[in-house]
Amino acid sequence: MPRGREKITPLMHRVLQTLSASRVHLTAEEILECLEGVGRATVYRALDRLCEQGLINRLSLESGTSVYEYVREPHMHFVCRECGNLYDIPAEFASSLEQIMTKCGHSIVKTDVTAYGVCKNCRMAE
Amino acid sequence: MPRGREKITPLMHRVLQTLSASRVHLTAEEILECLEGVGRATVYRALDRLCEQGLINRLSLESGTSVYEYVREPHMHFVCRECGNLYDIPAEFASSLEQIMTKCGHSIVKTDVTAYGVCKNCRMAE
DNA sequence: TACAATAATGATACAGAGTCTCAAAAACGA
DNA sequence: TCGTTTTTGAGACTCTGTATCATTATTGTA
Ligand SMILES: [Zn+2]
Ligand SMILES: [Zn+2]
Ligand SMILES: [Zn+2]
Ligand SMILES: [Zn+2]
Repeated sequence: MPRGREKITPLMHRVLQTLSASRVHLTAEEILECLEGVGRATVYRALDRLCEQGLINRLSLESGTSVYEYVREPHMHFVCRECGNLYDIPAEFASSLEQIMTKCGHSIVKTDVTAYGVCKNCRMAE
Repeated sequence: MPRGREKITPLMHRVLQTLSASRVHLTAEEILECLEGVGRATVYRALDRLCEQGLINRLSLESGTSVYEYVREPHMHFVCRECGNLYDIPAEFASSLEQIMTKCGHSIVKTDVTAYGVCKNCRMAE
């Protein structure tokens, strides 16, 4: 049960469309470029609220920047340090993670499983 | 088998000492404060190289900043969105993660399992 | 409809974290 | 020792993201 404001403003809707259509992970700046004439602050506001409502997912990468994705199936991520590609890995640890955290007394809102290394393509190419 | 420069400079050593002694997760700026008279660039350089050599671990948080820790046992992290505390959770997914990623053809260098939510203390206090 | 209150938006100044450049200092090697 | 390479520090700079605030759009109501 999300507790934030549930309303979806016109701009939130456009951002959601952009992410849902792109099928990849986009940075805030990339989304900004897609939405011509829209102010930077507005895009960041929309992204925050969509995250709060659980409609999109923010991923904080090693590089310092965040990328956003439309929420579909739960999955993990793999980031290649050679080419920078970000791969969706279809597996789920959420339930077992939640168990462990619950034992510690914490309540989980979001889990984030990311691995870093060298992807198949880059390894082949070397 | 790390491939970076293996040498440890005097400053890298001081940074390593600082992290090893503190037993908590420190930001680059906090480390900078501990090491009076040391240049900002030097600290960031040292942190990068220590990460490459696998002696310390960088954690990229939702907040946009990174924290560093001395590498001890593998563990997961839990970040409380209320109080900001970062908890070490003693459990390990590395081996099963590695299996899955390997099936996808990628080779893992580092895994990062972090959950966000509300910690025990904050939940009690409400 | 007309009007007041509230919410959303955009321009822009601002802040924080981290990087780049370059010259000085230190370490190294012959 | 003396020249070469590495490390370091100061500070300018970049890049994400935030805060402020006036303008515009929406909403609710008389
Ligand atoms: Zn790659
Ligand atoms: Zn994804
Ligand atoms: Zn807490
Ligand atoms: Zn830790």
